[in-house]
Amino acid sequence: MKANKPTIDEIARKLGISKMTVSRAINHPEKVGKKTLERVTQIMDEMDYKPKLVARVMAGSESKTIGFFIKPNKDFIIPPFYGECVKGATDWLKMLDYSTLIFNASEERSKKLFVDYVNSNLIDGAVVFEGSYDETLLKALKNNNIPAVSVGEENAGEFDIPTISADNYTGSLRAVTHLVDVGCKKIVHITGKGEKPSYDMRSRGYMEVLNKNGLEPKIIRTENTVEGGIEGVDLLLKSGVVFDGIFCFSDLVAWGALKRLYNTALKVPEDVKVIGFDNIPLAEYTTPSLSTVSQNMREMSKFAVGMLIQIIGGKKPEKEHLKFDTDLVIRESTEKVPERE
Amino acid sequence: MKANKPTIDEIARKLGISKMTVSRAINHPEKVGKKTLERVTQIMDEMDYKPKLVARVMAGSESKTIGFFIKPNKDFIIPPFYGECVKGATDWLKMLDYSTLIFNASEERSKKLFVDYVNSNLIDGAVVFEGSYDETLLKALKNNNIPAVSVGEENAGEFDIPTISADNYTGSLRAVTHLVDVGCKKIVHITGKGEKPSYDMRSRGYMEVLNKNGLEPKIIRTENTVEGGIEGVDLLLKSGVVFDGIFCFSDLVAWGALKRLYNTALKVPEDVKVIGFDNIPLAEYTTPSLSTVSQNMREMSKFAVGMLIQIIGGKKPEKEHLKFDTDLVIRESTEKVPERE
DNA sequence: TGTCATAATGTTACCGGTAACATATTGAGG
DNA sequence: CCTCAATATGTTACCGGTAACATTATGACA
Repeated sequence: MKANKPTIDEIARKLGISKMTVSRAINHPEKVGKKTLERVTQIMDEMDYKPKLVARVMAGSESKTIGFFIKPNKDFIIPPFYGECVKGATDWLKMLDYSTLIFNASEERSKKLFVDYVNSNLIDGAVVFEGSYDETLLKALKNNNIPAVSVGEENAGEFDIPTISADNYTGSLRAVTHLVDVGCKKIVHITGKGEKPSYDMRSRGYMEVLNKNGLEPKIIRTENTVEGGIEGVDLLLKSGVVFDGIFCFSDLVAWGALKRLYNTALKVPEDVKVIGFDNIPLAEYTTPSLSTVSQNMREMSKFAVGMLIQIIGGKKPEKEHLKFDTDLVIRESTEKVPERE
Repeated sequence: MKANKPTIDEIARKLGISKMTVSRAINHPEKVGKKTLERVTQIMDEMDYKPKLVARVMAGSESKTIGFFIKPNKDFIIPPFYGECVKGATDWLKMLDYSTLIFNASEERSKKLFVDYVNSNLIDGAVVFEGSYDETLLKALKNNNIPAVSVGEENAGEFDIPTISADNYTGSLRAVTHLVDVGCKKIVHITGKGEKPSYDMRSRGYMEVLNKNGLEPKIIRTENTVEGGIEGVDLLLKSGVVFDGIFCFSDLVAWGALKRLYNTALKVPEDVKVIGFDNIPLAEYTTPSLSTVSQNMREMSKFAVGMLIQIIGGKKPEKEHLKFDTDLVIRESTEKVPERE
């Protein structure tokens, strides 16, 4: 039943030549006689021969594969922000003739598999995303001398790997300034629990703008998920705080905020304006559609991947912490009032 | 700079024993003297030794890894439906001590990588999801005798691999009957372009209910994405067709439909009721929240994985095409009118 | 104390490729 | 027709583990 996979030896034997010639026909065809090359090619085809990757890698070949570490959240195996980054990176890696492989940063088994792969040279480097690094993981990367770059967070704490991120501070300046511009006087900020540079930076931008405009700040902390947004607005409503603008840490949170506001007397954007951060594809699909600060995930990850390839190649990259500029994207949730037909 | 990874030989040499004893200490500790075992364990720890996976696999060990093939769509690297399946499968595989690895069915490189992995015994089997199989892929699976099961589609066309899916026909009966029950008289069906058994089955259920109730059917075909839902309603509006209920092929499409309806005079659920299919996590978060037919992705994928492990173990599974029952989930889009505070 | 089953360890060969070096073949130019 | 460089092919060793078989150490019991 099981078709045994042919080996290079069988191919060689069938042709009455040495397996080295076959190997060369595959990897350095120019070093093989034209006639032999043809015969080899044909019989490899016939027998559906494929060299075993493991044998190749064991013999010292590069695997040309990059691993991505991503931490799922409650609703997404690959949260939209990372998804965009992966798309960008994959597209770029394809041009460099690299494959990509995604690992689940929340699963012990997956983490272990990754370390095994690296250890076996099945993976040449890693891209770890904002939120996906914990101590175990980064320690493993370090101990195994695995080239790695981080995307989405401004620094990687105690681990000195290069980081590529949006400029969160100026991004939040843009967002909150926009809210002020469209007339908000009581702006609330919903951000995440815990300690992340991005939480900190975006809060800082928020505080800055509010101070400059003599407005009273109010920060709510929930999970960075749709549910977190729902919960955030819920807390606001219950606390009786009056507000006419919400700056959410992420589009997911903003989505939750919109969702919760929908079932109240407060209309968006008439009574409350909501703005998010990231510009994930779904931001277009919320009701009303979501204004946000756009991170250029594609560009960021493209850059990150380029850097990673350089490190793998042995070069030290110059810039260790790179910040990309952001764009304000205005949609219905802060300005345009949808026209009802 | 580069810390060379220690090999089993180095460990053995350092202890003055044969590497076989070290290998045994790792894989069959009970066959090694207590004292030796301790010494080996300690020095492995000290030197941070990890056996190379490739060497192991080449020597014939199982890799205990399952590959998942998933076809991204425009908005999601892993569409929500598959995401839920992956979660369910991964949880279950974890118990069986298997790792999971996700491959992108739309990327040639990723497909090639998968085939290489299988060919090298780095992967023991595959779960291919509805929509992810194309000819190239399934041919590769077949040619390499890779155990595979399909999840989400009622049959895999010309390829005879076991399939696990929802019972699409009875599921759609439930959905459309519900629309009738809540008073809809002009029910439209938005489904996908092309030829998939699930398209067909759900359409059939739709026709069945409409015929039984003497209603006029109307089928619109667009992409199975949020955008497709938007486009579908757009077409309806432009064509001047009157409708008071929409049965969408998937929750994503239904989401798009809701989105498009939001900016019209037609209110959901007062004027138009909308129902989807799948019950992805996001269905709770649309505005209004989405009624749908729930597929039990967790159970389905758990079952699929069990079957796959059996096939890998050499057993032929009895049931080749298994259908799981569905549940109607009623939310705001078909019944409850949200209370405005 | 000698014997023999059992536990502990060692030896050999192999998994399937590739690099480095060695040898054989070809053919152009004298 | 011979020589020598270039081209084509072959040989050997190694990557880092594991299974199967071989050998040696241990110790319970007669």
